[in-house]
Amino acid sequence: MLTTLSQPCFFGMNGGLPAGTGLPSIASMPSGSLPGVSLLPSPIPSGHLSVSSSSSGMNGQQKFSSVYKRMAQRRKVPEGELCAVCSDLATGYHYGVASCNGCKTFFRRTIVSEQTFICQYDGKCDVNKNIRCACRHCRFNKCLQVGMDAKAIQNDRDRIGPTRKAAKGSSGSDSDNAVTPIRNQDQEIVENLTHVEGLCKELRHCVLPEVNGVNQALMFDCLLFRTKELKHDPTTVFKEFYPASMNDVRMWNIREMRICIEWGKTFEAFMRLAINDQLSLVRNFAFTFNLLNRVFYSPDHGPDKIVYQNGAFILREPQQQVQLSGCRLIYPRQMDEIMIPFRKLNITEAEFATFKAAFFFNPDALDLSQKAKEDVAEERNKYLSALFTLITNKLGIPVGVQKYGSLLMMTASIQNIIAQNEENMQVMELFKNWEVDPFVRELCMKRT
Amino acid sequence: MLTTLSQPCFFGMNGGLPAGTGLPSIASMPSGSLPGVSLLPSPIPSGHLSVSSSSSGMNGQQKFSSVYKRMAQRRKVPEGELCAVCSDLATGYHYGVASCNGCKTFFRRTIVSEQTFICQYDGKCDVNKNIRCACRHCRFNKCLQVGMDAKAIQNDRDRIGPTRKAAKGSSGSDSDNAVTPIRNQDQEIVENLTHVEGLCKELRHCVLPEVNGVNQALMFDCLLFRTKELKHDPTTVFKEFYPASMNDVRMWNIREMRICIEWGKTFEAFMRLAINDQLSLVRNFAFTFNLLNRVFYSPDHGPDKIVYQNGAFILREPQQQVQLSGCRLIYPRQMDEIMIPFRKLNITEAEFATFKAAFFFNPDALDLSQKAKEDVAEERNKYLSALFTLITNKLGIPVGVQKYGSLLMMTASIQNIIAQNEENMQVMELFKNWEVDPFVRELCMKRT
DNA sequence: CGAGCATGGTCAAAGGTCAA
DNA sequence: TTTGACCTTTGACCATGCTC
Repeated sequence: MLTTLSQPCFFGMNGGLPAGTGLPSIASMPSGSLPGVSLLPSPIPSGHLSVSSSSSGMNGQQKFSSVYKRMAQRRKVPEGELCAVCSDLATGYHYGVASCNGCKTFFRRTIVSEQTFICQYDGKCDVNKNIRCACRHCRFNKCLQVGMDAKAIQNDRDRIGPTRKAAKGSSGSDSDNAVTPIRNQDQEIVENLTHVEGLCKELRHCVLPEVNGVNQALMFDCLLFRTKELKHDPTTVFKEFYPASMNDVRMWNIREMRICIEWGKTFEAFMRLAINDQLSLVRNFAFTFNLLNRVFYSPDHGPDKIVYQNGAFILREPQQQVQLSGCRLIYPRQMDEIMIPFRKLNITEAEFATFKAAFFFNPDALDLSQKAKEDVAEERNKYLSALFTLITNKLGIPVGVQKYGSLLMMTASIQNIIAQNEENMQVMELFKNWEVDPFVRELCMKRT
Repeated sequence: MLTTLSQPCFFGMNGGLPAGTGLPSIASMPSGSLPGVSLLPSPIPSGHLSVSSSSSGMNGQQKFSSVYKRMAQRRKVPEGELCAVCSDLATGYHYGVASCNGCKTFFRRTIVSEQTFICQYDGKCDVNKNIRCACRHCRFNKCLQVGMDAKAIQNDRDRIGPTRKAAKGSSGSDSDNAVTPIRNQDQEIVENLTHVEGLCKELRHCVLPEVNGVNQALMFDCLLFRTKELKHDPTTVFKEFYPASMNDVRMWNIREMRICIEWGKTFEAFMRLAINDQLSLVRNFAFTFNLLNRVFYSPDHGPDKIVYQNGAFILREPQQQVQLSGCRLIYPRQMDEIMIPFRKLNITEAEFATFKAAFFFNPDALDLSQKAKEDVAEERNKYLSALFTLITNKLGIPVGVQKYGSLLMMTASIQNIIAQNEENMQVMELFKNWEVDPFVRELCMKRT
């Protein structure tokens, strides 16, 4: 067992030269496995230790560092003490040496990442507070010279999540604290999706080439990568706000569902599917895509107004033009159950894009072949993971889990509204009070 | 996941082990062994210490603390004893286990601050002195596994004072000598829900008292806590498998939706709502509750058969008896989109119960008052957090996130099927080909 | 009453975080 | 990408007070 230091020694040490007393518990230090750094062969037998006896086998550096460590033990750094490396104000003894925050962090990072630096001059660069970042080779060398001890560096600790206060008291369980996994793959996925989201925005304002049915649209090359070749469509851009007409509704429905198909074709996993499975996914999702984009990208004019990109708007109690007899109104529900929650949850564009991808790859889509189900489920999992990482990296696990959960549970409301819409479309067909566009019909109507 | 220590082990160990041994058997246990398995076989019951007799009149906490004290009295930690958690040098017996300072402090802090950790991997991280800080979830789990006892944690040091004297003088005030161990909030939520789930199972086989409409059912005391007073209903128990008739369907629909109301009334947050908001939540969820329980508790007879508790079953291509003209069949969808995914995802009963609670508290339920929305959303968040913790504790983050996500996205399919069902009910009303029970109608039919 | 030990508390120095 | 001010977590050490 290690002996504890007697207090008198401590105070003596603080004032003057270190007396040969104890050593900090080397046994409790992590055994760093760094090349070129040898560990003490035996972790101190027992009983009392003295510097002289135990340091007989040490090289100069080790002796030096143990002295510093002893000094550091239980003793605050004196007021005004300077960093032994750069002469900035020291914040304490770090790795055995009075040093500043910067040099402390620099030393750890260098060791942990096993970096090697090369001096651009002659290896004799000055290291002080003002130019300490100029030469990393010489800064690191200085760290070692003044006795910073790589053995004092521990293994990776568990992640702790955001340190900046989340301000909002998420009433209840702020108790949770946990890891935030950062995965590169997830990040890449999100970046891709966000990029495609941008392309969709461009395509939204282009003249879309005519197609003859959904199948043909699925066959053509993806338009999203050719937006520059397409003509600009002036009817899609904002000029003024005005109450939407049924023509606006129709135009945007068709346009958005065309974009949905182009968007779907950007997924490799989608392109690998058989045409019937592609059709199944698209038919399952197209109107949702339409709906989600409409409300997400609607400029915020309060909770009672959905605004299209060209300025046409729909009110909570909608104008006569967009009402059809026999159809239940779904605009208030779009506002209450999708638009407002999106805003309340503060969904970012990246989150929105990733959410759509997870929604799109639905293994339970109607008529999806058994064979495709697995691939689709796997693809969904990819986007679910990416979405989770995206959200929790910003908010931390406790709050992130709730946002992630709330967002995913919105799918229930969304699907419910979609069902309502389908019912409406059937009413339209039945009473012929509005001619449904053939393209839209093909995508939205249930086969009976 | 969390392991509780079984009391007998301590007594047995304390009294039974040879004098020179103490407790090192714990430390030398293989790290993977479960406490219930490895601790129980303590050879000799209590010996000369007569712990059992002296503790017969004490409550659990006192029993424990006195045992610790006796233990401490008699036996110092042997020289060179290792920490049962991380194999560092032990500094003594802490919370019943030979352990180092670090693990001791870590355990106390975790309990006191009610923290929950989530493993970044699969919950099987190694814990030793070099990497003990790498995964806090696994370190804490190891603490519990080797038998650290949360009940030994006091939170007011000064009140531990005259334990013995108080116990002798006045019985009663000694209960707060040591604070009741603080259980993890999420875990408590899940345990509660699972308990209620069990009560629902009982109620499912009882004769339910007649009620006059949903409002009345909401007013009455919750039946779930009075199942013992209710008569057993023999028509609800299994006798043989047989094709379900429309009467089976009807009986179970009514029954399950009655249970839904009783179930809802077990939530404090629900009881705090105004009656109209209660009605809104119940109307929004009752059929979902019905549907979910039906498929979740259906005995597994393959992917093409839903089996009721009394043995009545419905096939994928259902028997004539349960088909109604004009109604779209929703049984295959129930199987494909709910029953099979539940089984594939390996949803446990605890997960199922927590999922239902999160689903129930829907801030977007139709007609929910603005005032209630916030409370309902907050309540949902509670269950979402609990569900996440439940899942990731077992599976770790990467896999858990996907299971959590997939489960929540099932709400879309479920809601879609519910919408289909509502449509069917409207058809039934319209064509009068089946008389919908008034109770069911009140809960399921959209007001127009 | 003092010896012995397991409690909780303390705080310097570890590591993590994230805006710049 | 790197930096470093600022944050949380850790654990050696300390004081306390129970039990014998």
